[in-house]
Formats: sequence, C-alpha cells, structure tokens
Amino acid sequence: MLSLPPVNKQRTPELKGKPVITGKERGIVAAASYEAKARGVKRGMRLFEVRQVCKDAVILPSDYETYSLFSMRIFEILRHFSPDVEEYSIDEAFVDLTGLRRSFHGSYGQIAEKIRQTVEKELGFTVSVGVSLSKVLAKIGSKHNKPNGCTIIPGRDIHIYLETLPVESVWGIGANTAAFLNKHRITTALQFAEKDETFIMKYLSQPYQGIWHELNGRSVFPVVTETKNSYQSISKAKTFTPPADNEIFIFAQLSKNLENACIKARRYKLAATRLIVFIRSQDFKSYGVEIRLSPPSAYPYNLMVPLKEGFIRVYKAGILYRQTGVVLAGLVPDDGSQYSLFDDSTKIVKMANIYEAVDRLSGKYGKHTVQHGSSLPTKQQAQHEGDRGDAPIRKSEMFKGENAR
DNA sequence: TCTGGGGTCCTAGGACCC
DNA sequence: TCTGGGGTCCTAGGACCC
Repeated sequence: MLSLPPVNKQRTPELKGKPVITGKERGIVAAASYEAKARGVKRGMRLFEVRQVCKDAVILPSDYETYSLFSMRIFEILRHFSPDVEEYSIDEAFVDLTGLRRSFHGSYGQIAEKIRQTVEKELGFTVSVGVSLSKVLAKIGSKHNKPNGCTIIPGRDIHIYLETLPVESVWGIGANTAAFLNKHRITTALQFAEKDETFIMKYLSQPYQGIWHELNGRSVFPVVTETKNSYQSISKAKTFTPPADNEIFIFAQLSKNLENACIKARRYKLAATRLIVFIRSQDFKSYGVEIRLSPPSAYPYNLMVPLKEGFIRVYKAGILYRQTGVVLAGLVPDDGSQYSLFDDSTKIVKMANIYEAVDRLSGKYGKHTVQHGSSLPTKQQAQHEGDRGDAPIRKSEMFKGENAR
C-alpha cells in the first residue's frame, strides 16, 4: 500500500511547515497537512472550528484536478514496478509485489523503498509505503510511519504492530463493530486477530471474517486491477443553512440535485432504473423513498414526475430540513435502445437530442447554463422576501419540455 | 467529531414460485 | 382453503471507506 501526502505543497514551497488545509469551497476540511493534523484538525471538521484550534491555518480550495493529475502519474510509476496496481482512491494504491524479487534483485522491502525513492525523485514529494502479507496489514504499515515512511511487516512481526493498535483503527472496522468487539473484551487489533475462529464465524459477517484472516497474514482480499470507469449509483446532496421548511425552496434544491446527478450519469452514458429521494431534518433524521423508473432515464424532464412523487411522500410541512439529496441507482448502460413496446420511442429520441444540446451548451458556457424551471427558487432569501431578489439567473433560461424540440 | 459529500458492499427478511 | 419445504429474487437498511 502506498499513500500520498494529504496536501500537495510541492508547488508552493512557502507553505512548507505550515498547517495547510483544503476544502475552502465546501466549508469543511477535505484534507489537512500533517502540521494541521498535529494541531487537532480533522477531516470533515467545519472551517470555523479549524480557526478555533489552529488560528494560523492556511485554508485553500481543494484543487482536485491538480491532485488527481499527480495521482495518475504515481499510478503510472507504480505500473513500472508491477502490472498489478489497484487505484484504491485518489491518494492510495495497492501494488502486488508477489514474485518480483527475482527481477529486482532484492527483498520486498527493498523494492518498496525503491518505489518510494522513484516517486520522490520524479514528482518531488514523498509518499508512505507499507509492505506486508495482506492488504489490511499493508495498510497498517503505511499508516505506521506516516510522512515519508516505509514500513515492512513480515509475518513474524505482525504481533508487534497489532499489539498497541486500537481495533477500530483497522481498515474496515468502524465504530459500531468496535463497540461490539469491546463488549467482548477485544480492544486491540492483536486481541481481535488472536480470537478463535469459532467466535469470529459465529458473531461476525463475511467482511469481518476476511479482515480477521488478513490480520493473521492470510491474504483474502485480492488486489483489484481493473480501473473503474462506471458507477453503481450516482448521488448528489446538498446541505443548506439555515435549515428551511419552505416547500418550494426544498423542492428546488432537490430538483437541482437531480439535474446534477443526471449530468454526471449522462457523462458516463448511464441511465437509472431507480430514483431515491431523501431529505434530512434538522435533528439529522433521514427520510427517503425509492421509485422504480421505466424506462431507465438520465433526463430530468422524465424524472421530474417521480421526483415530485417522492418529494410528496417524504416532505412534511412544519419540519425544518437541512439537506436534500437524490440517488440515481440501478444504473444501466444507456445505448439509447432499451425501451419497451409501451414507451413512446419518438419522444425518447427527442429527449435525447434536447439533452445532448443542453450538455453541449453547458460544456461551452458553464454548468447550469440551461436549467429546469423547477430548480430556480434555490435562494432561501428569495423565498423569504417573496421575490427572486438578487438570484443570479441572468444566464439561465426557463426550460419547459413541452416547447423544446 | 453534534454532522459534508460521494461512494461500495453485505445481510436479513419479505414476496413469490414450484 | 390450509399446510410443508425449499429456492430465488428483490429491497431496505446497516456499516464502512475516502
């Protein structure tokens, strides 16, 4: 396992040594440098809290594009060492080194160290590496010595690394499972690894049984080489402050979520067979419904009726809500051909043409150049004041399916 | 961690069928 | 109309990750 530094400071040396965080545009911490983390900054923390614990924090917008470019270059370097590279996330990768000692004339540890040095030489920043018998152990290794470390965990030393590691720090074990394990007097990763198989089989489900094997040095999670170019689901959600109860405003939020999700789905040539509509109230309770879609679609025009239906089912007047969201699920490839006898095919083709034009315009003039009329009342203030106020709708056009062709 | 956004996979239990 | 047994499919919801 190899992991990138949380914030790329390579291009701006004046930030070296300073607590840097990204996520300015979202109001929460997307990533934090080691210096910031040392001061108590955590991922997901809100920015005003960051300023409380760390006054001199440098807060930058996330530069996703730059970061993912670096990430791609690292993956390329890794593939020079082994064909079996799993791009686990934008800043992490698994590499299967099995059988490579011969060609590199060295131990696995030496290969890993060479990888680390190559990345540093070619890209100018440091990464942490963990080497072991399984993905779970390699991940523990990579976290063990974070900035610029290279940790090798051979089978005979596993217990040394697990002994002091809280069980909830193990990859795949979250708060709920940790709480359960704690009840059975299991608090460290080693106690979990040493628990007898009967207990594991009886009380834990499959993924945790896998983790248990991996902690014991038996690899059961394969390195997945296929890079993902599709999705099982696409979701869009947005939190708004202050919480609101205005029906029109909340539906407009949902409508916007739907348009955004559809744009992404169309980009990947996918259509949804299920639409999930959810809203979250101020007290953090979530209400959602799922609606089957036939035919599958990624066009807001087709999904507006189901969206409304879902909204009516989840929305209760007089409750304050803080978030809305949609999920396009059951995604199927949209080759524009699979509709049933009962679907109006000429209408479907028309719709495809319209949205093709919409996507082209958006590509040219920016997202939401053209948007659904129902998405417009998304300014809270506008609703309160009974008009659209200063809502910037200059670029937007009202767009009604009936007249479009 | 009193709370952002975007994902994945697994499981229990109901529906339905023979 | 009731009673068995067993299989598959689907869905809601849980848990976890970055």
